[in-house]
Amino acid sequence: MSPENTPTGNVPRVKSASISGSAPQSSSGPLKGLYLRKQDLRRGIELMFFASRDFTGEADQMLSNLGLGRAHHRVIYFVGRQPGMSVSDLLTILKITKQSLSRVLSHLINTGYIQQTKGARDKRQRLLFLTKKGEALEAKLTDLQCRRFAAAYSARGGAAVDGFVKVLSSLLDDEIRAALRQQYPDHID
Amino acid sequence: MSPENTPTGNVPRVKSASISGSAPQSSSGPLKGLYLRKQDLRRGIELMFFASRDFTGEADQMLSNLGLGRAHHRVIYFVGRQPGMSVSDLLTILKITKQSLSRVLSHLINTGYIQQTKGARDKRQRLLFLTKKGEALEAKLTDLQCRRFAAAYSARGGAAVDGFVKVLSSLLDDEIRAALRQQYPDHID
DNA sequence: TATGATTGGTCAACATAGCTGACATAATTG
DNA sequence: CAATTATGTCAGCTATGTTGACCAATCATA
Repeated sequence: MSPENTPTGNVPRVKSASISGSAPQSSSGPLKGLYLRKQDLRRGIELMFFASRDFTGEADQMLSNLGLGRAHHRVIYFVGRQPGMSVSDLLTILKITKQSLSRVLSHLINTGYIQQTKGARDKRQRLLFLTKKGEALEAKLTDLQCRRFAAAYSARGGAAVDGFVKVLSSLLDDEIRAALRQQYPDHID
Repeated sequence: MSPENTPTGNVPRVKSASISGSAPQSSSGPLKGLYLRKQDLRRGIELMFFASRDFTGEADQMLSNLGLGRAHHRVIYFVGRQPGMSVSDLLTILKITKQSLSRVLSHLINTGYIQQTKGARDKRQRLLFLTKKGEALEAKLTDLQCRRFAAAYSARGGAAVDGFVKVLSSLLDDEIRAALRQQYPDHID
């Protein structure tokens, strides 16, 4: 694949590579595993990349108008999902260091989006809540993204949504899948 | 949702909000739009967040061992997908500034993962190709991610994959969807 | 009760990867 | 020839991640 023999090639390389260990690659059955061609897997990779970028784009825009970034969004989102969560809960979900979180969280507290209260059971904990201002922002941001999902779900129908959820679930690391299964009562798994 | 009235609530708020304009929210039909409940949309948001993070995790690890980051990965991936692409093609796909790309691309050229050749038609263009070294890395990285997709696809089957692709496609911005439709011959749309 | 672990915060320094603005060179196009 | 395009580069800024070191309050337990 050196410069000389590929002028401006548009055709994806077929070159059935080492992934073929896990499943039949070519003509093993009649239609079985047809969706496991290298080409289909690469399409999956790209769809995830582009869709992740696109579905956060509108929210990113709104956030930057407020001087906030995606990191702030995550905090607001997850605190909104589970009000009263502790800092360490949040760290577990976000998988970042407490120093990274601290910068963002302090800013959200100082600007009145989030407030903390001491834990009743364990007074070391700082339980996190959205303020009215925080709730308003969370609602706006989540609505933006929910609209996009609602449009996609409506366009494709329940069966497609089911497949979407199933495949995404299987792409997760095990621990995260377990956590989501618990979070959503009728989660497919 | 202030601190006083929500001790450590685990239950997602139902609070059927303003997204209900686009589709029926509660009990409008028998089962129609049941997957459009706020809860289901939030699950979608979270699945996208976690799955994006998880499916790049292994590759990120391999890259960091080589002193490379996710930005390098994207360049290597897309040049591998379409050898001979121009710098501006790459900029269009990645949607970053040429200054940002330059930093990463220069590094990949200096370390022998990518080589450039002058365009034959248009001599201003620098067409991008993976070197042998670059091809080897691309193959390793893409295999890692393809394995994860192959496992998920196999576990869930063709119908689920079909739904997955459909919903992700509908989450994309229009221009990106058009580009992907062209890239993949039998793309569902 | 004394000790050790946990929860959370803070300071300092650094790396990656995005951004803007300004400018330069070469090649193409009208 | 003039304008536009493709690419590269310098300088500086921002957001968000990282380590490492240390501290205070609180909890759990020997």
